[in-house]
Amino acid sequence: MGGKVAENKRQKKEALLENALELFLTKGLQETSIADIAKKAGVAKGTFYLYFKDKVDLRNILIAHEASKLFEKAMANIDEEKEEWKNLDFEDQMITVIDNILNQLESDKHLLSFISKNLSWGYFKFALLNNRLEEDVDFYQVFEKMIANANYQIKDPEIMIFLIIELISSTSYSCILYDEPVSIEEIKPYLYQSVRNIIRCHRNV
Amino acid sequence: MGGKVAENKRQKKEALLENALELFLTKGLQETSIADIAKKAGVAKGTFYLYFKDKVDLRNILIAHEASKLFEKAMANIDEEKEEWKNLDFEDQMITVIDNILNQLESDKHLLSFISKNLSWGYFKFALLNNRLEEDVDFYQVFEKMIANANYQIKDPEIMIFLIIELISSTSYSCILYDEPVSIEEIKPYLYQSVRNIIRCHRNV
Amino acid sequence: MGGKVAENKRQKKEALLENALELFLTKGLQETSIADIAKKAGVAKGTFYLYFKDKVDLRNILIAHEASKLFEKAMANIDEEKEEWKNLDFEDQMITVIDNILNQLESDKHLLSFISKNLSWGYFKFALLNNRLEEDVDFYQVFEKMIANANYQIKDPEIMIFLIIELISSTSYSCILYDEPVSIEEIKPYLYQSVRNIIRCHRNV
Amino acid sequence: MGGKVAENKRQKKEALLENALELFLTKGLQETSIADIAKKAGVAKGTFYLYFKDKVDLRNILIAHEASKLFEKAMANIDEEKEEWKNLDFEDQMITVIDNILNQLESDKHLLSFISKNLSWGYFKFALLNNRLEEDVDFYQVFEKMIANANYQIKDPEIMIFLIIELISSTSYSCILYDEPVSIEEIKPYLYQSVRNIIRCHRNV
DNA sequence: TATGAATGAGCCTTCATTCAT
DNA sequence: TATGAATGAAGGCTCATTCAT
Repeated sequence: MGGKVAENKRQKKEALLENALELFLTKGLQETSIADIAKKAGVAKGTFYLYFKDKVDLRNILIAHEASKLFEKAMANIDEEKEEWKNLDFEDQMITVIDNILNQLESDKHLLSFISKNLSWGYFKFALLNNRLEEDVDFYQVFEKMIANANYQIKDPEIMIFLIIELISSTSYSCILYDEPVSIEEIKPYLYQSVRNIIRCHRNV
Repeated sequence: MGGKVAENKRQKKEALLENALELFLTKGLQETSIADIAKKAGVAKGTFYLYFKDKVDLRNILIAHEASKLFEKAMANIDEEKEEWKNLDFEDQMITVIDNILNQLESDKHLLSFISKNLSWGYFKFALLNNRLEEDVDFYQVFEKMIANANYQIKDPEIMIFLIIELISSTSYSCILYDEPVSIEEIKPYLYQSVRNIIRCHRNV
Repeated sequence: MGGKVAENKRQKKEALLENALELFLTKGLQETSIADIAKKAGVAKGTFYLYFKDKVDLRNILIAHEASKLFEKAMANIDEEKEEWKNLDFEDQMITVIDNILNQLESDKHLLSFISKNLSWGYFKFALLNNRLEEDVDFYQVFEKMIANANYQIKDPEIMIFLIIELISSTSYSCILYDEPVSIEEIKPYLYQSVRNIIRCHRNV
Repeated sequence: MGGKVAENKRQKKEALLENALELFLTKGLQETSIADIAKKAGVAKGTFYLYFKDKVDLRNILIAHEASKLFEKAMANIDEEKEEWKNLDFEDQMITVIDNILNQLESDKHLLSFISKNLSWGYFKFALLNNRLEEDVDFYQVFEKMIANANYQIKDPEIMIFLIIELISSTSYSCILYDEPVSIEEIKPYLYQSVRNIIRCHRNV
């Protein structure tokens, strides 16, 4: 009985998250009203407030969730070729992961737009701690493991990750969505070279 | 005679720009209404629409204007030590300009926030062409001149500038405003090294 | 329980309709704002939009409603002398109904003005089908019944009704409201003769 | 010199009238602002007020003017076959004029819409006296002449004209613009028969 | 006479949030 | 828990009209 109620609640929340995301991706955050979300999710407007404080609260959860899914999917894709990947150099491992994520984003431009506009490093770390859904992965930990497995030591790994993430996310936004200044494919060689250089800067000799 | 009217118009527009910027910086773009701007500028609400199409139009002009001022000021600061700067290597020239701009932004965090949230490369180029006030400098041209004066050739200079700007602007946002993951001073060595590496990638041997 | 809410809604809608009509009749359609209507009806401005799409939507419903009431009242008035009326010739029946309606309009000039300015045949038929409140009568059906009961056949009855309605409504507007070119009483003999002639044109021998 | 100024003024007024009409016909009266009119006429907004009190004033002049032109054109068309027309019966003369006007309106539906929505008998007479441009014809006088030339006497000619005008104008609006309830061609036989009957009612034996 | 910048009241509409049911 | 009717502040925008030039 109580389980049924709990399950019902979970479904409602899930429905709100799902439909809100769809609206955010297609109409944009500002243009989506709470009424829109509730209607699309098939619940009453008041119900929204039983599950979320406001639209910003909902957005934060979604951002963390979607970023997590993106990462998880990248790792799953790589998993199929895992043995090979595990034998790669740390640099190459990173490039592989990044390339995988960029390919995902290229095929879901709405998602790229949504994430880029709403994700920042400061929030990024905060979100992982606070707004994560239970199933979400803490991908920072995955990076840490990759770093630990590297053949060499990484100096200031957080700074390195930060630089890479910022460079990748801001350039991909412009190149994938607007082909400005060039397409993502055209910039990839330069981008990946820059990533490699960043890593090398942090490589302890 | 007619000059009086023209002067009056210039003042009104200036007042609107000035006060709008102040509101955008303190309250944020979304939270600032056109009524707010008009009131603060001491003009009627309708007057706003004589000078700008809407808030977005005004924002675009401001972004280009402020970015231009930032750059101009950096160059002016450098000018005092011009002889020295002119003799520097291209890499060092770039770092000097960047460092100057970062220092300005560090002392005007509201401006940093406003520019970072609203400036993107695609828009950046567009803005310089379309929304520039007459006095604004086309700083892309200044970069081109610097590149032309370099001792070596630069391959794909637009891509290089793009990568540098994106890296600098997104990292500075987080480091200056939130000290995340570290303060701007702490990250500068890494950042500048990354910039140097990016430049080297584009250096034709 | 739920009936209370429903009753409340009915009252709100009724209040809006009632007060909107009064404003339309006294101030005119253009000069009445939605804020006026809401205020007079004692509800919040936003409430208006829970019940009507916009002012035009409300107007359409009102027109159909008032026209319906006019007709219903005419039939009710006639009902008192029903036996006599039923024995009348079709021509005389029509004149009786028309005269009844004209008398009503003469004593409610605002209503006449409102209806005349906003009712047209094309809309008239549409309104009866779409914007009718549930209680409204479909008076076109009443005409059809009268025609069916006539001693003779009527050719193209819709055209006949159309001609009569247009003639009556446009002339009564001028005569009742402005006594131009003559008072309604003075024109009635001519008007009714014209109606009779129109009917005769459609009488199949 | 002074003549030049006067000519200039006439041109300005003419430009305002002409362009206002075009806007009223295409965009509608409500939707046309004084700014629109001034801009299209190539004069300053303030200039409008030198020639007209407000939009209603301008509209009134236009209505009278356009109605006059309609009538004048009808008479000009008939003029070509004048001899024949002069020998016609009064009834047939009227029908000829009406048919001519209806044909004009059928080929200029915007004009029909504009006139129908804004012309009423009460205003009609007033307009002829007050808002007429100098060149406008007083078509009521033409009717009077036609009546005077009839073989028989007409009782209450003003009422007769009134009934005819109201019947024609209100039915043509619906039939020409919306084909409701039938097209203008389909209704013409009935309409003209009704007109003949109205005339016969006013024919003194 | 002509201009057009400036006004500011006023309009429509949206929407987050509350609360009685 | 869930509902959705009600709110009313707030915002964007238009436009007739004025008036200094």
